Amino acid sequence: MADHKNSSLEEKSFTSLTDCLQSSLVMDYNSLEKVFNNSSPFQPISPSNMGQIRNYPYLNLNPNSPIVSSSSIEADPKESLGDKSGSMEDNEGDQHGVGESSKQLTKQGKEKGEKKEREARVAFMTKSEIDHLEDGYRWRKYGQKAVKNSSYPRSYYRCTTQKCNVKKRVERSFQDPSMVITTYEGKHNHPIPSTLRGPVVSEHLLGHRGSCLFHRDHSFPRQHQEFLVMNQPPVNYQSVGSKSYECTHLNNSNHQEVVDYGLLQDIVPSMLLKHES
DNA sequence: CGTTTTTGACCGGCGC
DNA sequence: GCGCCGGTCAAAAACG
Repeated sequence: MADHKNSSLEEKSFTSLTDCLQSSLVMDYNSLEKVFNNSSPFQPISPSNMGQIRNYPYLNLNPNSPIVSSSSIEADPKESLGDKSGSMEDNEGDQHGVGESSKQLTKQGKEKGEKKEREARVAFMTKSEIDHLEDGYRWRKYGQKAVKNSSYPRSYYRCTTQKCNVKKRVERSFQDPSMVITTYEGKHNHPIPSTLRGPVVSEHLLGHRGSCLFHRDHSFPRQHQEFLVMNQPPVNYQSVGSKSYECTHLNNSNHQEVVDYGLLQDIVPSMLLKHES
């Protein structure tokens, strides 16, 4: 099905989710890496990290591209990028009481010397004119800061669902303003809200079978490597069982792996990581 | 009127 | 210790 749409590998700009659905995007991996090297201590996503992306089935349908992940928990041991990746923000991942006098809590909340456990983070870039893309979850903006060396601000969002600590950062690449860098931190402890604003779960998204394909090099040669996210209609969220997934294997090369569905809950379309050179 | 956004202040970590 | 910086808070404003 890689051909049910213009398989011409060219960049496209999306202004809406719908627009993305029927498209695919190819991006030069080096460009991405460069951007991330300059702005965030991230590194390319690893197969295991991919699991987190799967928490955002809607995003998988989105346009985008290459996925990059922080060097936290499950990232590969390749710290060449962010020396400070470990110290960056181990912020209050435990955002428990946002309501109370958190100012003092921030201090006492944690034991002395106890490093806050950093939530798993996943970042990726999206070519879009819209900063905050709909991903199926509800977010409330709680801050915005100017980004150093960039004329674009970074916005901070928090999942509005109670007791869900997932946070999200959205910023625009200063190198390529058409690219939006989104970073998720943490895992949702709840299903995707059924009441979404906007036609996110529109009819054309449901009732289809399909898969999202992520082309990537398994070993991160990251050279002249291109990422391709094929957007295909997802499976019917309603009827998806825990195993009724279906992987669509495209032409294969070296590596082709089906990511585990550990974090998929049961609402994510199947997808497959594959390598393409 | 409840919810979300805006925005300056504040906090903690880090480097010098 | 001080200043910078990324991240968060929270009151006020805006929104629907």
